[in-house]
Amino acid sequence: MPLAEIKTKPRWERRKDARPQELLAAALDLFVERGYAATRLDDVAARAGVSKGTLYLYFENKEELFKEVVRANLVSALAEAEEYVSHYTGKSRDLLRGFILRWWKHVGETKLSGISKLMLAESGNFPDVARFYHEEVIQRSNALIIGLLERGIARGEFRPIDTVNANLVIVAPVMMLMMWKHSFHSCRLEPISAPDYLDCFLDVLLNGLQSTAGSPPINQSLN
Amino acid sequence: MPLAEIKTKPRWERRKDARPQELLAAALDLFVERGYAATRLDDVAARAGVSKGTLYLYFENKEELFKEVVRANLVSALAEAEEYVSHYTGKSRDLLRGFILRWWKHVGETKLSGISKLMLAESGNFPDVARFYHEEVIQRSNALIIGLLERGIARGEFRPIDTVNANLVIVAPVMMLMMWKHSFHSCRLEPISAPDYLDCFLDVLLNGLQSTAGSPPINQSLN
DNA sequence: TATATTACTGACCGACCGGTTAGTAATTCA
DNA sequence: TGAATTACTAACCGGTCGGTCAGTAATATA
Repeated sequence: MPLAEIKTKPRWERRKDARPQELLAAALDLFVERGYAATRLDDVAARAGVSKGTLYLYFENKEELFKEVVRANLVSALAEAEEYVSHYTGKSRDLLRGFILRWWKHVGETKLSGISKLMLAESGNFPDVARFYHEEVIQRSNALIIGLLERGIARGEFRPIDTVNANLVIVAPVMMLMMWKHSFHSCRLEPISAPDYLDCFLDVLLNGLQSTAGSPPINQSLN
Repeated sequence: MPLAEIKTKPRWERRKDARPQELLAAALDLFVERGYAATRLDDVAARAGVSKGTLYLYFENKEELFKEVVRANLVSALAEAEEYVSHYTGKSRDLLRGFILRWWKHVGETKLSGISKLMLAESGNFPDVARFYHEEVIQRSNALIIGLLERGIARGEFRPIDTVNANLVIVAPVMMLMMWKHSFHSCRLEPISAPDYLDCFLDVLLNGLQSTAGSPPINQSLN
């Protein structure tokens, strides 16, 4: 047994090409599970089947590793979304619905939602990472949704609402659902049904947005 | 100068009664600024003007300190909110609006919003704290809002919507606003105007909820 | 098969932080 | 005013983790 193994199995292999991908995959898993600060590079390396020293051969430091994870996953997904929206020709109502459901399918219900949650949670403690994420992800997705709302207003399908604030109103419930998925799983909660929740949200939202609906915009101040 | 000071100023004072309050205040500040894990008890003690050892005279450990902060601030605020809602006699529309604006005023725009953000962000890494917070804060506030929606439906003021999901739809934008306040302040963003945002949200929400509005609830699945 | 190259290991460093405790000095009280 | 009490300090401990590097073993080359 040991004899045979010694012949066939070296203690480790040289796999220069495969390592980075495997390390990125392991890093994504652990960042999502534990957050940025609480993820130990020893563990990332171990999950990828190498030692910590190897990780430092391929990535400069923890921050660069994280940025690569974001680039390889979220930034590329965002590019696809931009493609989808810019080529859509139907009703704005359906475009908005389609956009949100696709967003949920590609990010929300996958591990990637954990990255969004992580950034919202920890950006305050890591200003450099925050700036990177804000520029590469948040600004681009905001522009996308605002453009979508403007399209609806221009075509007379949506009421002439404040698009910057409405953007946040739209983003919030989806973000909330993502956060929830990753926040209180230690308590034994029956998980929220994403389809039901999104239906409920879209129902309220599209009723509230559509230009044929009852009352004009309310403008009551906070005092 | 040194002579006089030596006479009048002891190196430290015994102030058994005042310490706990001062430590709680310092802890609240730092938990909000840095989050749970990143807050060092050395710093909490220093901000309260004592040494770390003193902190341990009044609080068992970090977790108990945090729980006391939550009890002294959020749990008490929640009790007031329950009082407000249970005594309200007017229209459900105004009650919901009033509740959200009060929530923003007493929690959202104060430091306390930082605690909500912190829990959403870090509960995954601290299951015991998560359970405590879920039982003492989240469950109670959920019950409050769901009750409020049921009141509106029972009185024919709101459409018969799914109250559990609608609760989340309502909570999400306020939580979002709280998170935003504490998340990307390292980037130079013009801060969101809370009154404008809440108006925009309430506008969409109340239009979407009211029973006189156009279309019936949509029920389209995710596939 | 001998030599050169390099992907990879694992022990180590130093800073950090929650929690402990021996000792000190402010206060109390007889 | 002197002794007893105790609120408070500061040095310390053990475990953790990002990052480093001298050495080793798998592969390439000839």
